[in-house]
Amino acid sequence: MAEGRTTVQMQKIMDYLEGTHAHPNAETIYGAVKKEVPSITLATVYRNLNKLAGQGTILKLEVNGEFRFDAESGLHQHCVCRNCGDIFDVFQEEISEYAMGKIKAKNFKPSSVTVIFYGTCRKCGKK
Amino acid sequence: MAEGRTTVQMQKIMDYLEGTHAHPNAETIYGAVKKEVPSITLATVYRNLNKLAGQGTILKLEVNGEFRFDAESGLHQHCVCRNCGDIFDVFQEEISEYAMGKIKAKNFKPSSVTVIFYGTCRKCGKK
DNA sequence: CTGCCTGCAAATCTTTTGCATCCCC
DNA sequence: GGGGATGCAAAAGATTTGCAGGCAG
Repeated sequence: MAEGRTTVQMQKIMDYLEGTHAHPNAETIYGAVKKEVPSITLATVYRNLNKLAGQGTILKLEVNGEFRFDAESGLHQHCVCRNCGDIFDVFQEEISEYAMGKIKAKNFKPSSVTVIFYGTCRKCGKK
Repeated sequence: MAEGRTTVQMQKIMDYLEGTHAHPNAETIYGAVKKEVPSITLATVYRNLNKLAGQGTILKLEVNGEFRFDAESGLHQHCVCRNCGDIFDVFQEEISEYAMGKIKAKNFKPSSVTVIFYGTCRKCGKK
């Protein structure tokens, strides 16, 4: 899975990410993993997240001024609530595929697409 | 165009943004506008950019850990070079329209889409 | 053993905010 | 004149980095 050395820290970070769909930020991941590996630091969390993202093992999103991480690395899209900031996954490959198939930009060779829908989630919509 | 008071600062910021397609960040805009309004500060640049983005007059993008701004507020898509970070506009409404038409997410009411293609720009591709 | 990884602390960078002053309407 | 906008400085966040010691292979 991951290149380089196998460490408890990275293992626990992956475990946590694979068990959530909340697209947590580094701070949240840190808080969760710290319960199992009390000695871990935020710096280590960042280093591991960046390594994993660099390998393509996890996704690194950029929303509301911070990075969010997602263990779901397959082709999918995201919905971001403008009110509470929550992020939801959407699995409709055809959307990304259509975009990749249609795009024609001279002077640019696309290799992947990111599709993010902004709107209101149910919880916020009914307030 | 913009609500609120008319100030030279905001005017120059808009002028600069309308004259470029480079999707500059706040620092770059600051450097450019400072040549015409030497007294301006980065804080004012940020305040104006955020106001303009809030009104929908300009676009606020999030790329490579920083915000980038775009005076082109119409429906369009972006291409980001993974190598040099440059951003290019693409005008293919059908891509965004297709996405908005297809997406079905329960518990979420989408109101807009952001489509970003990642890849390699010509300049970096031929290195 | 040897080098990668960690913990800790400090440094960076970007963006925001409090406050007094200024100036547009 | 009154309130929004600015300039300045400091604060606040988020992420990165230098370094010395620790542990996996």
